Amino acid sequence: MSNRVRVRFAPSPTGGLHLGGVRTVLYNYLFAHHHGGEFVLRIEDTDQNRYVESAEQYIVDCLEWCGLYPDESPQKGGPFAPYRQRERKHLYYEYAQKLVDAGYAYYAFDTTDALEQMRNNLRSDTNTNPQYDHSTRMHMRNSLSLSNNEVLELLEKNTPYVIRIKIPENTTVKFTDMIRGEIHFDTNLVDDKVLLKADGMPTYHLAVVVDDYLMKITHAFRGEEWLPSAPIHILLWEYLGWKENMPEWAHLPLILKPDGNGKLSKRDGDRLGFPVFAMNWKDPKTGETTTGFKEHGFLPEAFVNMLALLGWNSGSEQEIFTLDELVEKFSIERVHKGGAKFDYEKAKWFNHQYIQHASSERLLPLVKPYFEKQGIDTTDAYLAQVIDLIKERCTLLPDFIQQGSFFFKAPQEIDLPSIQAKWDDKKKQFFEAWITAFDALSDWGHTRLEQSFNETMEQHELKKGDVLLPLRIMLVGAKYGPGVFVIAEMIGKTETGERIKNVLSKL
RNA sequence: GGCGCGUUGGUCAAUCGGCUAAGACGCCUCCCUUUCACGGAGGAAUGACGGGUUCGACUCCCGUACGUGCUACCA
Repeated sequence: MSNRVRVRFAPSPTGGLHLGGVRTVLYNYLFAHHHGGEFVLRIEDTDQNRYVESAEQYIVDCLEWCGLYPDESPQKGGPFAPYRQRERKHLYYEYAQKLVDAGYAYYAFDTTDALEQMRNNLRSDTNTNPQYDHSTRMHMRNSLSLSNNEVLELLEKNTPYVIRIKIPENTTVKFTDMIRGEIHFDTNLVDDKVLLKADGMPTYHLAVVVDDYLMKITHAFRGEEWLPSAPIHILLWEYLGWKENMPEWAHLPLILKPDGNGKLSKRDGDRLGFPVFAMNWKDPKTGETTTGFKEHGFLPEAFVNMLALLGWNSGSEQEIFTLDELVEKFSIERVHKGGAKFDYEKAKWFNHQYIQHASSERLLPLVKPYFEKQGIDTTDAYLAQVIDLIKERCTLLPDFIQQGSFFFKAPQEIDLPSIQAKWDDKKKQFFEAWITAFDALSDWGHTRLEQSFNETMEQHELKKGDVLLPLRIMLVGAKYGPGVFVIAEMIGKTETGERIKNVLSKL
């Protein structure tokens, strides 16, 4: 089938993978799978200066963590390989040349100094950003302003040059965006963007069009920040003679910072104390590490679910979706037009939901490393029981340590003041008596334990309100945790006795 | 500055001309639990502004304001 849906995520390997990037991946993935199509990962490594070696593998790792596997990629290969633009370098020149030959593009020999000079000369209050466009191009050194012989000579002398698109005058470029509807641009306001750089690499503008065409991409999703350059791409599709094959466009709304306005950046995360990248990213140049959602203790399914709802909704009241459900229900038309402020509290709520409803089997491998790091040695069976007991209290994975370490070792800190507030000899005698009483018990189940506790309590003419909380503090160290007799059952008779005696000695 | 895009509670958002404007997060109160949490019940809180069109406008149109994005041989 020739009209099979094909989409692509095309990041440039320059650093960590931003939340918004993951959402773009997600929408691509959902759209592709919804339509039974293919999802391609293409690496746009056309910028030699910003290229970061480890970034590509990092991106692949992030997608893997999220469970958003591409059908074709540099790693996996595919019918349109290679999927790295550096490895496709030889392809672009031909198309740039074709455009020049057809009069849709031209050589430009201007140095960066000349460019800057032009901008400085023309800059004014009413034109704060002079462009290389129809109004200025004839004053610059290019194959439009120079004679054929001059151009030939410059070329022969290997003068560095770029190829620029020649934007037509007095034309309106129109296209229909799947999210925003019809959008149009006046070409007089569009500049002659560089297509092929002096180093022979294409710019994004040329590469995205050539590769989308060559890779038979049918739908192109990208962030809203690309909207202003859309007319360049539309014109290129036209000039290259591929108009009928142009993908449908969808410009996704931005993800904004929670306070104030503006695009969410990694700086905002640092400043406000939440992750922005999917996974920890260590910049090989600066050695600086930026934390990720994974390492903060997010479950990938929660992360993905949260992202799906940031800019899209199903129209129903459902908020928790499996990936399969998202695939089934996703539609690009229901993507919001306006940007969404990122709300970390809501993100945590999603994670809490997923932890609460996850099985101990699912959680065990995720939680175990945290305990191992604490030097806690345990069995999977015991840890699994602990997980089931405390998971509803855990929002992020590290919370399991906070909520569960007393199951493995006596609390380091004990909230003595809370016991001492209403402490007397009568209660002390009760606890001593109860230790003796439960010591004789053969059944150490929590039901039997509670029964024994109640019996001793009545004998001492005490009420639950008098001794239940002190017992909890003795075992847990503070006022939190699951049922206190269940805790006693879990840690065992000896440990229970020791913890009580220990606290008794301190009162 | 120019151009593009956007604008429903603090945040995410439903609504495709009938609204007494859903739901969720967060916040507050209460119940459950003599802990914490979960769960349950309730509460405060919303259509930027001004004009049209219409019997009727949050919904359609036009302005204005505000926000945001772009304006590189970066993506």
